[in-house]
Amino acid sequence: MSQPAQGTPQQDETEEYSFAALEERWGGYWEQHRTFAPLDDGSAERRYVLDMFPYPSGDLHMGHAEAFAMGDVVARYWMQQGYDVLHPIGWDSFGLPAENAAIKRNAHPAEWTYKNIDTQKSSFQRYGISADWSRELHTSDPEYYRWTQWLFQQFHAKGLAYRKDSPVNWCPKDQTVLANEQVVNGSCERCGTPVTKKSLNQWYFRITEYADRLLEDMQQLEGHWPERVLAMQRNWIGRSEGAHVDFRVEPTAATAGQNGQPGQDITVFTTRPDTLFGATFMVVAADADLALELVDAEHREALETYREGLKNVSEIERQATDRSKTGVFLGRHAINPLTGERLPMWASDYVLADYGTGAIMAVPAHDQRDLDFARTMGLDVRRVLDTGEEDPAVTGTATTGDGTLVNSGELDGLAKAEAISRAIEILDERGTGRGTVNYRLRDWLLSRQRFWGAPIPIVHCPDCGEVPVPEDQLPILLPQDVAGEQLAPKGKSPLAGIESWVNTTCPRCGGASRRDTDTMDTFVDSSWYYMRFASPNDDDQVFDRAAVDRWLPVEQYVGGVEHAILHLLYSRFFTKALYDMDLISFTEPFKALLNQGQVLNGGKAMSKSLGNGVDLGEQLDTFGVDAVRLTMIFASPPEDDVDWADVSPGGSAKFLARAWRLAQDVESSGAAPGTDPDGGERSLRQLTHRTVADAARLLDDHKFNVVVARTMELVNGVRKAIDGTAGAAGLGAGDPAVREAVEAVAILLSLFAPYTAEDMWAKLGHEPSVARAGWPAVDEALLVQDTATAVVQVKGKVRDRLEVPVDISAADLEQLALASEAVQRSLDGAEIRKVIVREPKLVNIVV
RNA sequence: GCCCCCAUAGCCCAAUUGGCAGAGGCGGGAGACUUAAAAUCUCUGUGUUGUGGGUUCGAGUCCCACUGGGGGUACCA
Repeated sequence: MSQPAQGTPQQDETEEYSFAALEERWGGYWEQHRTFAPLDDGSAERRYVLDMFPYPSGDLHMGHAEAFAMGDVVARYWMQQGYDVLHPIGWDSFGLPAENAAIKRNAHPAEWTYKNIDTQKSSFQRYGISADWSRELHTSDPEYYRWTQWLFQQFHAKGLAYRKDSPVNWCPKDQTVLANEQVVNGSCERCGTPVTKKSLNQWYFRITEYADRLLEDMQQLEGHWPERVLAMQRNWIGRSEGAHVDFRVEPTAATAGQNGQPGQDITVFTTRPDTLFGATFMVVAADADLALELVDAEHREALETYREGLKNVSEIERQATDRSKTGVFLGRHAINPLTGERLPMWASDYVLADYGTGAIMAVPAHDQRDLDFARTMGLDVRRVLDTGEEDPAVTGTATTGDGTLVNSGELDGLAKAEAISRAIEILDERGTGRGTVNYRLRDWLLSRQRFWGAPIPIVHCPDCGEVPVPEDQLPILLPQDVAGEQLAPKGKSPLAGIESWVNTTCPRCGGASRRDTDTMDTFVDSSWYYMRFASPNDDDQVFDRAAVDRWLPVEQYVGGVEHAILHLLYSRFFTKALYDMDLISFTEPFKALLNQGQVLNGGKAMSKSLGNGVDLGEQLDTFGVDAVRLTMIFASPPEDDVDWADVSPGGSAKFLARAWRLAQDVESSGAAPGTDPDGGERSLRQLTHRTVADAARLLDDHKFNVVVARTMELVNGVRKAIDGTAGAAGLGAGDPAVREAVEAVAILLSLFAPYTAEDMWAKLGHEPSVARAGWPAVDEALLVQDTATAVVQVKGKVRDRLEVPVDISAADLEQLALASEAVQRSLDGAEIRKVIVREPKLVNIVV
């Protein structure tokens, strides 16, 4: 890359290393010269690397510093390799903290948000991230959320966005509903408040329709995503094979004759149809409507009391597995379709309304929960599978293993797996059941009763019902003139209280209507931002298809593991849905994923309550950007946590100064850039080329910490080569091999320490930017060693070392080894049974 | 409870396919420079590779069990 010479900042030749001076000298340079904007002209292979975009929380912190240092290594490495790299950055700028801040300060959330972004952006720029700022986007900009709303309309048109009444997770503090994925250990993922259940009418995305594809397409990600993330998603989707079984419910006395109704069927899901003969009662979820429908008049009051009581039980209590079982009898019976037996029907909270069908057949002998319930309520326990263990009715421990079916009619004698398939066949033949696959995944609850998010672009018309706002009327803008208390959570969306905003006309009939007052979960915003980066300023469409086709999918995504089943699952769902709408041509958004570790202090996550936070700004002021970045990278492998108490940014700074002085030495030696390194000192050249070759392999494997170590080794080697050692005079800094080595150091360092690398590059007499210097060419001839050290072992113990030519034959090496005096001595005349030769490095003699 | 990951020097961590356990850093120790110190530089590394077993000529590396640590998930029928 040729930049005009006047673009090179001035420097003083006698200076000492000072990170502050370097940051001053090069700060703004890359931005001004658009060093990191992709060419997008087809002249080089395109690659898209992306860090999970940040929420503008106030300022950059240690966690950002770690994550973005990692992503930047990948981006800068690829740039050096000659790829046309797209490395954009933007802001996940909708969300609750802005709203809470606005309430506190009697302001509009936008004010706080965009002020934070200003601060944080300048911190990012100081941090030297190789981002293309011309593509910066904010999810809270109308230019962005217009297309979030547009996408919602597409989902709505396809039936993938819908409303339903359902018991939902409710955060009493944030006064809003939460998606299943946002409930962590029964508490709100955001604020930690115990979550309660509330029955509400809410918007959902039909992600369950994609459950099988979300599972199957993980094949594409195998080996490129961390295994544990894939495992977490697999668990979350929770595929389980089993059967639906229909049970006829006996009519009650009251309903028996009614309109000749034969009574209703209820269907249960079970993974154990083989135990059907062992079912002794039925349980329906107490909080499901089904319970109310089924209960007879005599037991209705008891059920209602029970349901009332459940409201006071928090999710945390409810989930405690050692909690004793409770429930009420419904006064009804169901008929076992295989045996004709009458089974009493109960309602309990240990059956979940929104898993399976919300009702189960209980087989207490072979399911611990059912057994606990049976023992509490005094219900029958019947063993139908002999596992050789003692009778569960006696021990109180259900047997769930394999064995032989008993007391099960024609299933008798079969093993578990055979019995399962046979039972499904029988149910099928009789039309009272069928094999099925059930998923744990629920639909994604996307509406939120909060202000600072994208309004759901729907109008509720008394005549036309639910009417989508037409495309040409998007975006539905958030009101501007609201602040403070108006935004306070009241259990319904703050937008509902702003009459001038709510009241509108129906786009279909023109009659008076009301807008939907909920806003979208911010995970909707982040489910497609990586696509928008391909054409962030396109005002006419959600994105430019051609640009998306050119750049996506993302080649390398970098971010924290905390999004394993939130953002990452949602984004995968969006990608598949958009693929089905023929908006994009790929089915997985992120080809590879790197989870960086956390930054800890003293073995614990930094937190205000522990008072162990480390202020990034202070670290940067004390040690400089480069030293902090280098420390993040060097401390441990990228996916491991970094404990700030264990690392030494001071050591990193020292190393950078050493490296930088090498460039200064070369500069003072007067050696001109562009000299042919061919005449240079060979062993230093070998070190340089070996280091560069290994670095590429290590970078491909994301072993960034090792690359830093190897760079340190090279720096040490160059220093020694220049100064010489006690025994030998040095080369001085003028040797072409020294220049070659120091240039390699500058390029390697450009991935981790951009300011130092840039300054070294300038000292070496090159035009900026070092970021575009190109990866050093490796001379294969310098990688091969002429001789190798062969280890000679006797019985696995090292007895001698031989310097041998690398291309020595096995036979020659064996002979040399056997001729060794040390070997003969340790053999001591023993009989040689076998000689293993791995030329040129090893001989093992077995006696 | 179930699933996954990890364990190498005082500490953070390296060690292509099984082949000499040590690259790099921190800390420690010794020394040089200094009146002294800081800074800088030089020198300095023997350890049950968590434990026990197995496979192999050979195991940090592969297999099994266990221990310790971390993470995920949990009335999911």
